[in-house]
Amino acid sequence: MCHTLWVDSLRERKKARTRAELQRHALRLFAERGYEATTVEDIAGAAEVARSTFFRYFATKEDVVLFDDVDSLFEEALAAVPVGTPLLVALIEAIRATFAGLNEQKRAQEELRMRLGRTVPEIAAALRARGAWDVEQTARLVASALGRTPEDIEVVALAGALIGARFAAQTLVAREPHRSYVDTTLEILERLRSGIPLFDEPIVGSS
Amino acid sequence: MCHTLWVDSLRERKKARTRAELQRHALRLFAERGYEATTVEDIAGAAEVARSTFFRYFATKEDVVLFDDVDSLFEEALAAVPVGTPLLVALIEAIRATFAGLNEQKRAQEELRMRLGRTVPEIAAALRARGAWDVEQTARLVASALGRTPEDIEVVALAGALIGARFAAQTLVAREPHRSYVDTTLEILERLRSGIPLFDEPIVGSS
DNA sequence: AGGAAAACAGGACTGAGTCTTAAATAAGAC
DNA sequence: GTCTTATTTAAGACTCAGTCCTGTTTTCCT
Repeated sequence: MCHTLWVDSLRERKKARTRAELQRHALRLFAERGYEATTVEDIAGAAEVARSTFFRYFATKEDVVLFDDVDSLFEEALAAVPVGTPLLVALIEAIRATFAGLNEQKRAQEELRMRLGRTVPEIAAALRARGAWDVEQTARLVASALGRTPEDIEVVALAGALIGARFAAQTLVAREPHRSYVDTTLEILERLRSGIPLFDEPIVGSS
Repeated sequence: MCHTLWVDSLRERKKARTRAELQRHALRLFAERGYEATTVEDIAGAAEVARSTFFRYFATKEDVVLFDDVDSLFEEALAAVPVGTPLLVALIEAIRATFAGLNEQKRAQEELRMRLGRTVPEIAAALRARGAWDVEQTARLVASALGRTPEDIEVVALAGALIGARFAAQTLVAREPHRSYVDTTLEILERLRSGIPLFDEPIVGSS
């Protein structure tokens, strides 16, 4: 009846390995022949497990692309910034640190994920629906950093703006793939800081 | 060989009626027994057409909820604002006019759609993934209104901010359903205009 | 009326996701 | 080491969304 609560048993290690294998083969196959053209059966076959096993590790086919831990890395990076730093500077620093801290494999994986996110509609949809784009989650993060509450409408508005900045950056990178995603995001944040002058510009007639 | 290009024939009227019937029954069934529990076959059966006919009118099951013309109404409303109006004022005016211009049936339908959007995860995800949240589309709209091009990074940044504002508004309404979606959106836009003071606020340690 | 074009019903088919059952395997107790 | 028990897995049946094809009906135009 005494369960050892943690988790470094052989069983747990095997699970982690199976999960990693599934993800690795899935991303490889998606890159090789495309997302649609790869069935879950293919992935399971490549990883040498049953189809049903795939679904034990990932609730949906999309999940195998979406699963990651960049968000938690970002949270850690933000927590590591010295107290008293202005929020914008802290955010910039945390974003930089997060991407700089990725190892080679993670970085390549992130690259592929972003490409799939731009290319495959289902993934784009799923990505947008995800935590990374979630106002509530971002609001909690900001609130905690500033010592405010997530109920604060200022905080929610800021969270929305941050997400909007990521959308804009994503769009710009999609247009010009040579762009750096991180730098573009940071540039847009800088712009937002000083307000949005375009709001005061007069409109002209439609062409 | 001369095709009469227009479209008020019996055929077109029947099509419009079939489409409306499908949507009406679909929304009714979703409201009655839930989204998941309603199959496309049920909807087609209720509207007295074949399952395959449903897919002739709506590409996916989600589409029957998402289909609307609010976006085009918004474009028209924006075009109707007098030349020379500052952009923010024009946007606010257009948003107001769009919602005010909905007739009773549309308004009720919009109500139900929003409720499903908040209630059913699939629909929420689909809504987020839709054109309404698309940076490219919003950028084109803004660019056309200002006589700039959608390539302008200022324009893209603004489009991102607008989308972020809608996200934030959606979140606030989800928290407090009595809130007016329109008013909340407008309030957040006002805030953005004067910049984001929170960016300069110093961060505190994580709790 | 008669022929062309579009819309339709019906159904076969693929693949995602759920669920159940039985076999394999790891954990802990003796 | 072996036995018991809980968890993990394989295998496959099943539902439903979405695609595609075929032959039939309806509308349109002349």
